[in-house]
Amino acid sequence: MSGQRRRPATRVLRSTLASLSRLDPDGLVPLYHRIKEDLTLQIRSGAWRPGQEIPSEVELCRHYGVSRGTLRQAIAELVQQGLISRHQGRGSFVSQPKLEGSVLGSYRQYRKEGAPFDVYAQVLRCERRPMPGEVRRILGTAEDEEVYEVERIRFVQGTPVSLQTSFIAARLCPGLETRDLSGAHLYDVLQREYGTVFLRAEEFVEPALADEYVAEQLQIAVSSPLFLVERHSHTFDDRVGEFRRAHVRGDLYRYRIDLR
Amino acid sequence: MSGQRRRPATRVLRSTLASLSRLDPDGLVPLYHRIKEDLTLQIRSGAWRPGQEIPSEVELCRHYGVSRGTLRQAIAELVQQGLISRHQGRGSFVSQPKLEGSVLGSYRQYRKEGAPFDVYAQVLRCERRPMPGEVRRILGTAEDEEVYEVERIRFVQGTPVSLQTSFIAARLCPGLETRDLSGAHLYDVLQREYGTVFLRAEEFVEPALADEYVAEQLQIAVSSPLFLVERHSHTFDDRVGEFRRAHVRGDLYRYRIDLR
DNA sequence: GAGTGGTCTAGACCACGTT
DNA sequence: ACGTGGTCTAGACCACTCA
Repeated sequence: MSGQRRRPATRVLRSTLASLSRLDPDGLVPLYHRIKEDLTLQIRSGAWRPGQEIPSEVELCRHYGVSRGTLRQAIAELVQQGLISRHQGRGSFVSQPKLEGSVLGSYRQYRKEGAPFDVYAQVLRCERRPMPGEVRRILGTAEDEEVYEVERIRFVQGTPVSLQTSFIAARLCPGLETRDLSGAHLYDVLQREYGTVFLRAEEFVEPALADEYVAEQLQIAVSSPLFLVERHSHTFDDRVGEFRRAHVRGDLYRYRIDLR
Repeated sequence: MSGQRRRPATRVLRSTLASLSRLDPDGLVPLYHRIKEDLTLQIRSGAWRPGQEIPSEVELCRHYGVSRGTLRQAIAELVQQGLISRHQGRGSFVSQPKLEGSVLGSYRQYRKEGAPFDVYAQVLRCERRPMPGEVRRILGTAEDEEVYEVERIRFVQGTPVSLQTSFIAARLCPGLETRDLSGAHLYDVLQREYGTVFLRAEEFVEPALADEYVAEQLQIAVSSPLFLVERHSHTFDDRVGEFRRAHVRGDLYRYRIDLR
């Protein structure tokens, strides 16, 4: 049946969406804003998963009891924020966050339009261990909680481009050491194997020099210029689920930033 | 008279705004999009200057012969792009671009909430000269055109934080060598003295090491990690009017990037 | 053909800032 | 009091996708 692919979203809607009167029984907050908050909650809470279709505009209008213009204003801002994508004639969907894709603004070389990259990772380490104090401050979890520490070298077309160490809360990925982590993106494994999805991340970038270990792994000279990139990735509930530190070759990558 | 402050915008409107029928005599381009393009043109062409008030929504509706909803959709996207800012009860204004402000995402130190920074620049060089070939490729101007080359050290609270060399097309700032360039932002001088405004810029960032010269100027050790930041700043007509190369101390700054 | 999102209209009332 | 932008409605027609 064709209905089966569309109805689920509707059922989710009925059961978990708040009614507007309950959201803020006519305070000063604009309608469209309250709706936006409620829709955001559906996504952040995990009730609506990435890729899933959300109810149509008309359905949502009926549910909230607002006009289409108001509803579209709410949706528009979510689209703007990248949480939702719309397709004329098809429907609206929760966006698939692609954190990996936007790590670095542009490649200096290795840029072949249209040609799919040959990208993979060599796993140096993957072990479950108690959480280092430094990491605990960032992940902000219980004292006795454990993490997986994963160290990988990323290769693009045979060339090592970055050396990354990730700390991932063990509750998000029990048994990670038994999984194949040589794919391009750790996030793919976490989503496929555990349903763990990261919605957003903060990245902090600074320049650094290659020490002996990093230089050897990345096959560059000691003291070569590198990007040191630290990343905090947030799960549904906005907690930090992964802390990552990466050394990225400065001779191969550069950031592009557009200012207005 | 109070009218004098508001009318000019209207007069500009009448004289330079295109009529919709002339923009694209009903092709497939949505109305709001054509309006957006036309408004953008007013700003890019310099007819509407930064800070200036633009005609009210009702006036623009009358001019274009569209409903308020449609017009607001056009304006909304310009606000989103940062070209226009709106203020309830006051009006809508062409944004003041502040390229300097967003150079680096965040400070590692020197961050004192609310306290105004003590920021100034020491001018090492400011001379008019023929354009180097490398720069001509970027500025894309006539072969015999000249540039000003300005080299400055930026200080924040007495500490040197970056060493910058700017190449600015001489047509944009004749007599620049006689001006005081010790203020925080070159862009302020160019706007105040010549009415030259940069609307947007691209920045390319890579990690680098301090050579002897840079190390001495920035009072750091040779081979300290630096950001090397190249910037192309675009004027009204979207031509590149300034090419800048800056070395920024990596121990004081880092970029913050938000990913979704 | 039925359902989706995309565009557009013509009204209304409100919140805010200026005069 | 007046003019600005902010919110909201109830309709209409269109472009696109999919069955």
